[in-house]
Amino acid sequence: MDDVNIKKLAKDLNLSTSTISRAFRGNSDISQATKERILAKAKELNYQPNLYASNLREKKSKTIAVIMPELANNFFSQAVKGIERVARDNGYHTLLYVTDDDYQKEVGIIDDLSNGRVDGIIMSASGEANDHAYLGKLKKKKIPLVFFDRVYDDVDVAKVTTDDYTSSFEATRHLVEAGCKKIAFLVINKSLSIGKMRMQGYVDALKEAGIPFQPDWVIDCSNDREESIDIITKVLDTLRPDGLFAAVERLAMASYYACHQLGVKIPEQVKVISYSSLEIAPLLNPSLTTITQPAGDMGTEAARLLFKTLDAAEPAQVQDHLVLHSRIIQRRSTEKS
Amino acid sequence: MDDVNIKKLAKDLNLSTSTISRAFRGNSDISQATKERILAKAKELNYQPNLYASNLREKKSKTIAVIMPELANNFFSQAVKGIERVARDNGYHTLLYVTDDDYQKEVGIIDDLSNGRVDGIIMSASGEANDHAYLGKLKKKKIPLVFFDRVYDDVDVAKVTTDDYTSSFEATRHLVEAGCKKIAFLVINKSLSIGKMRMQGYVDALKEAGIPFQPDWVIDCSNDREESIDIITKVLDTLRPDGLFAAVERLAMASYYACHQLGVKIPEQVKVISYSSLEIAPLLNPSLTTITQPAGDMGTEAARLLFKTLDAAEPAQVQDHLVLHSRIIQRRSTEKS
DNA sequence: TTGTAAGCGTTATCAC
DNA sequence: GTGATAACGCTTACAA
Repeated sequence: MDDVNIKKLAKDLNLSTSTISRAFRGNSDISQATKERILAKAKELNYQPNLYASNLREKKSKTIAVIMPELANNFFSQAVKGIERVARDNGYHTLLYVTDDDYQKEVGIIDDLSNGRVDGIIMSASGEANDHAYLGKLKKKKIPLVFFDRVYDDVDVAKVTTDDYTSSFEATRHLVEAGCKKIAFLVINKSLSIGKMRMQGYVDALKEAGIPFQPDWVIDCSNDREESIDIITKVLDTLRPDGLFAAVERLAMASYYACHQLGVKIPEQVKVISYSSLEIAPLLNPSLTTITQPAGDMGTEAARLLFKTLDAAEPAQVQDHLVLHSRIIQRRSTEKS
Repeated sequence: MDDVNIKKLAKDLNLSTSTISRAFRGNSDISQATKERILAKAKELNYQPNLYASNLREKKSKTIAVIMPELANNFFSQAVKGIERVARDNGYHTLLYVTDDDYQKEVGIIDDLSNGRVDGIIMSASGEANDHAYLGKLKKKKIPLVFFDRVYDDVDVAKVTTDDYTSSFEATRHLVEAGCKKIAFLVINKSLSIGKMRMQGYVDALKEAGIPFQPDWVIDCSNDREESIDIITKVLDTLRPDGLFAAVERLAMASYYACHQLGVKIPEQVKVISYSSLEIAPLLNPSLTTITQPAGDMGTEAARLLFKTLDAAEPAQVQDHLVLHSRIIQRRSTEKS
């Protein structure tokens, strides 16, 4: 027998389809005896209620989507892992999408998701500079959205971020205290909210330290590793900084490569600090001082916020903005010489 | 207006639902004019065909599942990223599940998926030592499965792995050539096919070098980092190896920690080689010699195999076994002293 | 080219 | 406690 459905089961047991159905949902009245009979037969025939029929009836998919700019990266993969676990604990399934930081992909994915495929979405945004009107569609369809780490400030939904300004301020201060006077700020896209917040922390900490801020010490790097290495190499050559503050992990890696190649000694000649979720930062050469975001926790919190909305009887969009703290973990790369 | 469906659209346009439906699928006959009228109105009303109704009719979900033991790990996250991209390129959606290496979770997930939720599954197995009969359910429901990296040898489905035996043989030989005579093999679960293959390569390479194989030089470590560090510390203390061969990345990390703590110098006192997908292996202290699996490629190939099956008119289960090559990348951690 | 109507496999509402 | 029946929103013969 190929397709076992509720009808076949009903016929085999001389019962009605409604009774069968009842055996599978918790609530309804049904005698223990028949229920067991049904469940036994179901097991025998390998019957499982058709998911899409149920979804159609119930207008629920028990599925959420996670949209991330990147995955081959500790921060995002830890976060996704956390989200998936919470989702599963809540009986939900998790669809995964990776945008590769491409705004068009993000728009396409959201479009694909607004047909009811998912009950809710957790997203780390890719297209801050662009128009966000397309998200209105989700609101219309009452699909809740939770932003994760990279947010659109102009969109009013729940958000989970870290205290980028504060941690950046403290990281800069940490470099100053380690003796740095010429600190370059390495960033990939300073117009993103995250870049902006982190840069502001840097700027204000310099001010506090009485070091004049110079715009050309904000170094626009690239998503491409080789390109970033080139840029940083040039910076080391010309600006001769004594401190590098990498706004994202991959720029710390690029900095290490550039320094290794040039024979510039960390931390003797230049100190390095970076946002990073690398577990093995302590094992780098030299061990890297990091500002570590609680990636997994951010993920689980984002999922919790989403399920709070989904579970609410009155699905008023939750608009909490949760800010978790990042920790600076001091290691050799910023050691005072 | 809240719910726009095909009926409302039909009424608004004075057309039948079938005509509307036709406007949305490529094939059917429909005049260009009405099609455009429909599409325009659909856009205006923000209509999108209900996914679950279509799936129910067509008995297709255009969704695949990816089941991995872990995600916060470069190897798997790169692979998942590759899979997701190929899936999306093929118009498919990707459900993600993380088992945390828990066999029971794996069984539960497969169970959840055999109701037609997905058209196919890519899985890296978690429970080799256990019974695999539960996978029969998938076969019955004609849901194709592709194994990725960690396979069950007794299950006949398509597989993508790397040449574990060969690369392990070469890695061991590499240590021997670097002067090692007392090589410990660090493994998490030597009964897994991967552990077995890698161990066999180690054993045979020792034999080739005329070094007698001793079972107690195969060190069973743990998934828990601290525990592994303890175990390796003890090994360094008692067995005093001059070479460590880590069968998985996290054991290389644990080895580094253990050596750092004991003050054992790499590579002078002990050389280390490991399977690893860490991008920053070159930046470790000292840079780590790795056997690197083509994680992304493995993912995309697994996805291709799956879609080859899904696209086949006659859905005969493809049973190809694809073996990709790993590369040994030599760095400081195995340098000859 | 378009409309009619049956059905995909469930579940909810009523009866009994 | 159980059964008949009408949806859910869509697709597809078949008819017009």
